[in-house]
Amino acid sequence: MPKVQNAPVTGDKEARILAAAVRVFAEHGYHGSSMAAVAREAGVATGTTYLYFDRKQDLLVTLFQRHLTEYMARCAPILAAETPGVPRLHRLAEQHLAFFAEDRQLATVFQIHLREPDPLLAEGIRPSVAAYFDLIGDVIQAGVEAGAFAADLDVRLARQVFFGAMDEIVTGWLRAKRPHALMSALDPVATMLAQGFGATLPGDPS
Amino acid sequence: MPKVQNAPVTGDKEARILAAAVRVFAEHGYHGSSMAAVAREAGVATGTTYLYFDRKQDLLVTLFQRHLTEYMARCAPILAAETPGVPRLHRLAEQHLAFFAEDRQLATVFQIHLREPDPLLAEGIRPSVAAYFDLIGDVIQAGVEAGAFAADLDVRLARQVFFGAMDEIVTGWLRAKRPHALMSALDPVATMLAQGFGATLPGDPS
DNA sequence: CAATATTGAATGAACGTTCATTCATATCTG
DNA sequence: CAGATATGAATGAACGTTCATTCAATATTG
Repeated sequence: MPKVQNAPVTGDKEARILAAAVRVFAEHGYHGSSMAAVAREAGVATGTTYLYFDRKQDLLVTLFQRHLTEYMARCAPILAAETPGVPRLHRLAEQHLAFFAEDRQLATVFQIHLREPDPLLAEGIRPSVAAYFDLIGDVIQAGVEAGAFAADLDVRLARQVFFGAMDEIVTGWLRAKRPHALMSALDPVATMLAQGFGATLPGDPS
Repeated sequence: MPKVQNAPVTGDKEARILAAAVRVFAEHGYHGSSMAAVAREAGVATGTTYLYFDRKQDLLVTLFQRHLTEYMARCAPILAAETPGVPRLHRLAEQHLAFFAEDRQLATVFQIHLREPDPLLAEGIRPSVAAYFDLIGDVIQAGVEAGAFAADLDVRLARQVFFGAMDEIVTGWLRAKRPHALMSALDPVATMLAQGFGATLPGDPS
């Protein structure tokens, strides 16, 4: 009676469901995606998703936390190895853009849903975002202390300008119908920001 | 093609409904707000909203278009009257911040929903946003042509940096629990951006 | 070793709620 | 009175979530 059947894809289901969620959310948005659609994309029954995630929101929050945590872990050593000031700022911008450039669907989900007003979502997402903001702040602060940026620079504001600029560049890249290379913005934007922060750039006689 | 407006020329009902929508959307978000809730807030029956707006989306789109159009109309002459370069850029930043500072709820709706993935919303909103981006681009371009900004400035990129920075500052202001004065960011951010665009600022010896 | 019992991951139909939209009816207005 | 305007209960579809059931794999027993 028990027939040797091919194992029904043993790979861990949780990862499959999360990956499916990225694809479905990216295409239809969070509110436009049903749990049934995510399950179907993952090749899993609707109810199975609830064995791994208690609520729909957990899908999005977990997704977000996993990827951002991994990104931050990857960033930290790279940044620390770089000279404070312009080089380190440039590296940070590079990491930011590269992260989104390497997965367009994930980028869509991040850009679309960072601002969801749902309190449960915001609650799960805020700490991760705050950690990234701290990282940015540290990079700028180090530049100030090294004398590479203006001594009276408002680090809080500079941090917002940095993130806002990068964020808008990524959003513009996603919006564009004729997709250009995201990384091509790196050098000009890093220069522009560094200059805005009061860096004296090479080739600037003084 | 989305039909966006539907207006029996009548008393102030339409305006009341739109104003109510701002309040309700600001508090619960677009998806978290029911038509019944908007109607109740407006002191109107559910069905009445459908005499003025064919779809729920039209509420958000109309809202957005009305306010942005009025904002742009207010901006244009003010900017034209200002010297190209740093002063005009400063004025633009001032207008941007002031617009949001004067209506926190409207700001919330704008910040939350600019990125809605819903195609019908995006379609209604995009042209207005594009017009504003053009305005920003014009201001920067004028600065370049007047020799106030770097001659080789990438105007497209500068535009994104400008908008992204302003946008993030407004978002941060909304996120903050201890609400500070939004306008206090004006001078430092305008200076920072102008410097980033290659402006030679007064007090800069060379 | 075979027969039987147990397990729990997986399933997907069903449930209950929410909500945009409609429409039959009522009220106003000129 | 007639046409326009307003009403809010009714409708029906969509969707998150639940749960009784299945069944392959594993453990137990004789």
